[in-house]
Amino acid sequence: MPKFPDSTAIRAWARLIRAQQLLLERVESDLKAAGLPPLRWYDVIVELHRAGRRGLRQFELGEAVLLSKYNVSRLLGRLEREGFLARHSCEEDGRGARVTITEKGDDLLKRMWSVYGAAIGEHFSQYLSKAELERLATLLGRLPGVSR
Amino acid sequence: MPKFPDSTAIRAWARLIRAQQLLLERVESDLKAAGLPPLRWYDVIVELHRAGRRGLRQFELGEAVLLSKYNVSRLLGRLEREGFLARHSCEEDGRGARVTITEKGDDLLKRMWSVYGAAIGEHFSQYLSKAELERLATLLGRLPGVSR
DNA sequence: AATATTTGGTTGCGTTTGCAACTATAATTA
DNA sequence: TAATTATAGTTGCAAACGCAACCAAATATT
Repeated sequence: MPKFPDSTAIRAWARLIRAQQLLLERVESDLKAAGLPPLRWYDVIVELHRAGRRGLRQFELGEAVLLSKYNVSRLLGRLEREGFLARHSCEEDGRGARVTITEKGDDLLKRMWSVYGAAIGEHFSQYLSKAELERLATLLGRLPGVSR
Repeated sequence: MPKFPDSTAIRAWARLIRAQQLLLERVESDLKAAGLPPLRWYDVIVELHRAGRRGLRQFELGEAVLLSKYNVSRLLGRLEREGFLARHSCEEDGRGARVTITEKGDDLLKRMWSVYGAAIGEHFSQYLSKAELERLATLLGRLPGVSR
């Protein structure tokens, strides 16, 4: 049974929450300033890009990006409407859909990454050395579900 | 000029984002399961509690919990409607409001902390030693705006 | 002092989110 | 094989959020 957090734990927790909130806000703001869609869109298309021609089932996508199925459903609707991905009905499972990235999606991926990557550098990684980044990643990897 | 993130930086970034998403989801879920309001409510009332009898101006609250002014305005509306805080018109600034916590708010604070604290222990701090928690807090504290 | 600018706070509107209910297919059990 | 249960995905509704426009008081400018 885990013990109730002491002041050290609370301090670490507070910083984790706050860091993430600040960072996301800054990165989203950079994307918006560049006329690009929100981070969530990037998460989805980068997964699809990695998945290649075979694409992904919607529920796999949902697990990968930590989104509930109804949110996946609607987010994909928007992305599809804009032409960044395609939904195919699935042969091996009559209920399911298979989702693949389009050329236009690949292009968006590139354009987003140039801004997103720069934002990570500017707001995050420039403040830590390589060794520190590695330590941070190791620490966070100890939490269940973080490293996949 | 910050350099574009290398694979080490990206890895640390990805884990930070993912950790926070997983943790918040789990904690929120615990709160909901206990019939309690969302974390944001806790953030607000804990700030008010700390502020004591004098309370806080709305914009101060907004800075403390990283919420835009219109979101503060409406969140406080909900909390006020439920009786967890009171808004007084401000003497030293005729535009402003001053917000203080109520008894009922203090009570909610206690009830939420018993669940919230336990959730931090269960989902987060039990996986790291005290030294590791300190290291994590130190690393995150290097990012601008995180330690206040 | 009159005017312009900034700041604190609220609100209307469109978009996004969460929940619960729903359809349809697949897998399980009898 | 018929009946049950579980899984994939969608959708209606209500609550929450982002944006831009707004009001009112304070501060700065002339």
